[in-house]
Parts: sequence; structure tokens; C-alpha cells
Amino acid sequence: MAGWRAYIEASQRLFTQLEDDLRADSGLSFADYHVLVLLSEAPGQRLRMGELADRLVFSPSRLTYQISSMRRRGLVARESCPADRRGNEAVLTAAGLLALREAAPGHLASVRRHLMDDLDDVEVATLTRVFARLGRRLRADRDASSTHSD
Amino acid sequence: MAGWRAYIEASQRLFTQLEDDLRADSGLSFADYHVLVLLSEAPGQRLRMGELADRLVFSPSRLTYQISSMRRRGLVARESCPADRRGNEAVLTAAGLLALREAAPGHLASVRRHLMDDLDDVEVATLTRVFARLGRRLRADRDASSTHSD
DNA sequence: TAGCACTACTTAAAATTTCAACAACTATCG
DNA sequence: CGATAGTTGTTGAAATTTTAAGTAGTGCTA
Repeated sequence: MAGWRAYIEASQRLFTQLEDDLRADSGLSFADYHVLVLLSEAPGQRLRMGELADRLVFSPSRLTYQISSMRRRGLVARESCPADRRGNEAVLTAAGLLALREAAPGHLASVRRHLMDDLDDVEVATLTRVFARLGRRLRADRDASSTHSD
Repeated sequence: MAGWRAYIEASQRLFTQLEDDLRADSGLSFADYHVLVLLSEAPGQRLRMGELADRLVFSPSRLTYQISSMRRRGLVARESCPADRRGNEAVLTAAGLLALREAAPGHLASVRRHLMDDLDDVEVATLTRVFARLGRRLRADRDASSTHSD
């Protein structure tokens, strides 16, 4: 249980530190950055709102707010989905891609400096394995509990 | 870098899940719970606002808000610090201690179920070591940067 | 022992996030 | 078809969190 508390505290400090660094040298928030990364990797550089919310672990309304803000700043655009007219897609703009490219090197350096440099190879491998497995399980749990009898 | 993203996503899901469980079976938020734990372990079951904010990784004003809310609900009290009259202490109340005792078993079970059950002993040891070290380093970095030339 | 810089915390206003409806569309069933 | 239920996502209000600006008290120093 001591480990559990160390995990919470260190994670909190880490996220705070990374967000501060990122904001200072690119003007992007952590959330902005992650949206840009996910869109840049998606086919057509576009994703449905629901899909994006799920990957970011954001509530739908939080994502709506996040995307409107990024849209005002020209980082993304919105298009309604041709196949399913209830749906909306967030689309990466040229300005968004540029912002990501400018922010990435500094952010990666910051991740390396605050986190990776502290870890040896075995630790990195363990963390990667553990959190990948945990993520899968938590996703599965959630799917099960929403599909079930609620 | 894949590990890094798995870590963020899984942590987010984990915290969300634990908060939901905790809220559902005790009415406490994650923040409430942590305040109660820290106070219950402190000598005299009381802590200075600054000390508490630091351990929770909360901004000062966020802690002021958090404590006022807990005070309205009778979970903590406030006393001004005799030694330093700028200071204030948050003090655990009997009701606060009771709330913690009622919430703890369920919360621990939830941590076990969502996190610990997924890990073997070596992994737990690694995570504990890694995050303890990381927390120390991030604390040290922050102290260094605030003491320095600003 | 008055002045000045700093510390500890609070407050008010702005930004963000959640929560509880809602609107629009799709899919299924009779 | 036409009603009904379920999806997708948005909106408005309330709750929370941040940011910037206080307020009060401490402590050094001259």
C-alpha cells in the first residue's frame, strides 16, 4: 500500500511537471497535445468524437469543450460524418500538424528528462508491460459493466 | 514511448474507476479520502494547510476549497496555528475518522481488484521502487527550481 | 523598531469539468 | 410503414480548479 501511494503522488507530480513544461514552450496543454497526436496517427487524420473521447479517457462533454477550444485556435476542424449523420469527426488542420511538430521535440525531451532518465531498461520494460495489461483489463471491465444488466 | 502512453491511459482509467467505486460506496471523493488518510496518520491528527497541499500535490487555493467543503460536511475542522498566526491547520473530526473507517475496507478492496490483482510480486516491488524514487526526484527538482534564481 | 521582503493562506473571477437534460439520427420490431 | 428504443453528440447549469490579486503575519536589517 505504500507503493500505491507513491504511485499516485509521483504520477500527479509528473503530469503537473510535464504540463508546465509543455505549456511553457509550446502554449499547448497536455490535452491539446494528446488530441493532436491521436489525430495525426489516425487514417485521414480524423477521428469520431466518441472514439477520441474513449482514447483520451474524456467524458463526451469534456471532449466537446476541448475540441471547440482547439477549433477556435485553428488546430482542428469539424466535419459531420457522412456514413452516420449523428456523428461528428474532428479533423487535424495544417496548423494543428505544424503545432504538433513544433511541440513534439521539447515534449519528448521533457518526458525523457523527468521520467525515462530515472529508469533502467528492465524498469521501462516492466512498466510498459504492466500498464499495457492494466489498460486492457480496465477497458474490458468497463465494456463488460456497460453491456451487462446495469 | 508506447509504454509512456499506456501508462497515461491506464492511470487515467484506474483513477476514474477507483473514484467511481469510492463515491458509490462511501460518498467520498478521492480527494476527500486522501485528506482523511493523511490527517489520520498525522500527529495530533492535524496538518498545516501548506503541508497538506504539498502532500496531495494540490495548489493552495484548491486545498482551501477542498477543506471548506469537507468542513461543511463535518469531516474536518480548522484551527489557526498557535506558533505561527499566518498558518491554519486542518484537524480530523470524530465524524471524519468514522467516515474514513467506513470507507477504507471497500476502497482497499477496490484498489486490490482493479490494480493489485493484476500484478505479481516482482512487478509490485518494481513499481513501488520506481515511483518512490521518481517522487523523490520530482520533489527535489521542484524544490531546486523554486529556491533558485526566479 | 520601522521598513521591507517574504511566507502562508484566502478570495474573486475566469477557465475547465461534470452532470443532467436534450436534439438528432439509426435500428429494430410489429 | 410507424412506433419505440438505443446511439451520438451537444448544451446549460452547477461544481471544481486555476490564476491573479489580496490580507495578515513573520523576520531580517539597518
